[in-house]
Amino acid sequence: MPKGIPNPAAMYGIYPRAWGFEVSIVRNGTRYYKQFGRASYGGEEQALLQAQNWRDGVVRSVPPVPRRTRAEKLRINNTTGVSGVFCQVASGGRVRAWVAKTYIGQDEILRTDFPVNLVGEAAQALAIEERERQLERMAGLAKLHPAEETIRKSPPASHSELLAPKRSKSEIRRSTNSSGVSGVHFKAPNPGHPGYWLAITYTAGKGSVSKAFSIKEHGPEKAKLLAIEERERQLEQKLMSNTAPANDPLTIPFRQGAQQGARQHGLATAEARPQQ
DNA sequence: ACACCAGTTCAAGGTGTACT
DNA sequence: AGTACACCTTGAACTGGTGT
Repeated sequence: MPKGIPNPAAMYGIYPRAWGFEVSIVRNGTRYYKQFGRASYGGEEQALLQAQNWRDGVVRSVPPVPRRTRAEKLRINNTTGVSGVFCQVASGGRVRAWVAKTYIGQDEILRTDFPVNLVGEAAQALAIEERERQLERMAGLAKLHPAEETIRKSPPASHSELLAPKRSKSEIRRSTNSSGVSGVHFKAPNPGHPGYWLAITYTAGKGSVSKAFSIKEHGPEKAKLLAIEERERQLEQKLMSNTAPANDPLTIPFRQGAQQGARQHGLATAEARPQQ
């Protein structure tokens, strides 16, 4: 979509990314921003659904400024100190008239002239009063996007049952993963070593548990299969340990220090910040 | 790869001003 | 009063850089 041309309603404020979708909405100089990765939400469809749901929430909770407020804001090229009020200068620098002008809509632009030769010194004050009256006819909120009002006035969608919960990091398989299963890796300590498959699961605050399956002992296919099964067991243990910590004698505690460089960041961290 | 951030470009809405 | 046009402001849409 070219710049300046609104997105279709469904994609208002939503921008496709290589890895999912971004939502970016600006209100009164504040940008509301959040990301929705395919990997974190289990696919393209879910990521988009979550993005739309979050966007709709922002649109409903942060309405645009009233048109009147926007019209009353002084611009840098204003010369009179009152927006919409200006004077017409005749040749020679003499003020011919004071004018109040207000844009109500494409088909309705209000304008009243107060010629100085008719109303005298009061022309400016009369123009300011007239501008005030004109502004009273300016109703509604600033128009931002064709879909904005529809979304804001629609009731919050109750399709929460359609929204998958965000996946934990342990459920996300990275593109660099060599096994096809997150948390399962092939390791070969040195060139002469036949290698082994390792199942490893990290739990925040508790470090990692891991178990190795030697290719020398099991063969390559079975070692990998056993590692995948072990990984599933580890994930079950992780879920259970949220309520009751369990110690599996078959697993070895992984040195937590080796993991401390791991970043604590997640997708879809929402925030609003002022734009410069 | 993902998360975060910020700059740029563009169109629309609106104002200011000049001219008739 | 009507018209026209230049210009400004705002925010959507787009883009790319940097950190983790």
